[in-house]
Amino acid sequence: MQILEKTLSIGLLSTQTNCKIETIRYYEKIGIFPKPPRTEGGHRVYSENHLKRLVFIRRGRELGFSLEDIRALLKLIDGGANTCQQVEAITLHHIGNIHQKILDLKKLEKILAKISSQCEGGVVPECPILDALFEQNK
Amino acid sequence: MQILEKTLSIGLLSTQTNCKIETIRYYEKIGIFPKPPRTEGGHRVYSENHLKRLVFIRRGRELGFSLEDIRALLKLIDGGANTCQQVEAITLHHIGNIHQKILDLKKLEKILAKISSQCEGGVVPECPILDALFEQNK
DNA sequence: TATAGAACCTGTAGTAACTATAGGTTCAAG
DNA sequence: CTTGAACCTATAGTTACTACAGGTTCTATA
Repeated sequence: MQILEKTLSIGLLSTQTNCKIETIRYYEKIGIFPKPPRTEGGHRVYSENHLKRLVFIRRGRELGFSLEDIRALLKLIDGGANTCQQVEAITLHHIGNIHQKILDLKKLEKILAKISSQCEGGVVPECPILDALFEQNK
Repeated sequence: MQILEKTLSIGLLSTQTNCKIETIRYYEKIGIFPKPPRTEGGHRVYSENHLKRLVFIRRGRELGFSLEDIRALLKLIDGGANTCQQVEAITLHHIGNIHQKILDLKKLEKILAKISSQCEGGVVPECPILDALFEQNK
């Protein structure tokens, strides 16, 4: 009895996940994506499961998770019997990071906007933007 | 007639600018920070001018400018006769980037908050966070 | 002035998350 | 059977640093 399963070349996997071929090979190399079987000639052959897993990784990256976060998430999935709360903890931590980043950037934006509003198009020696950059204390 | 000028070792420059020694040497290596004279034994000797320039670079970095932006800004300063508008252009471009980043992060935060609010602490196989990550279409 | 140890030197490798290139091999369609 | 698209490996480049190893110089104290 033979089971016929849909398989994918690396090129197909790439187009279906919007993930470059080099990146797929990179994920394999760092051990976040499993090594697939090969053809006699050495070409990688992927299954539906690989596709699912790669979608997961890419979606995680889109949502700003680090590869290490994703590695941890995948481990929880593979472990099977862990609680959803561990997943939530990673996510909440990540949300916290994002929130802090937003605050930092907003502050930056404000400062820069203020600085550049003082610029009136004169010559460089009197440019208020440059003056502000030369100031040691914020 | 001899002019006595205040000089600094790399260690002093480092503490005064809050910039690590390795980073100073790195800046020198990539040509964004000028090579200083040396003592007979080969130690770097910095002047007030170096200090000013390094403060400029660090302040620029704090404000999120890339080293290439800063390089361009320094070139304008050194050029001398350029208009302030070129400086403003670089700054406005940078503000635009920051603004876009804020928008992206806010969107992310929203999505993540929504996903994780559905989590109720069950076991992994039913975790809504993981489910969301396995979805191919956002 | 001798000496100990703090501070400095160079050069290389590591960080995150890929991307790009070179030079070669395999696959699939006509 | 041939051609060229797709694949293979291995290495280097990207950004902005940081960390280390192994050696030399400087400076303060005895």
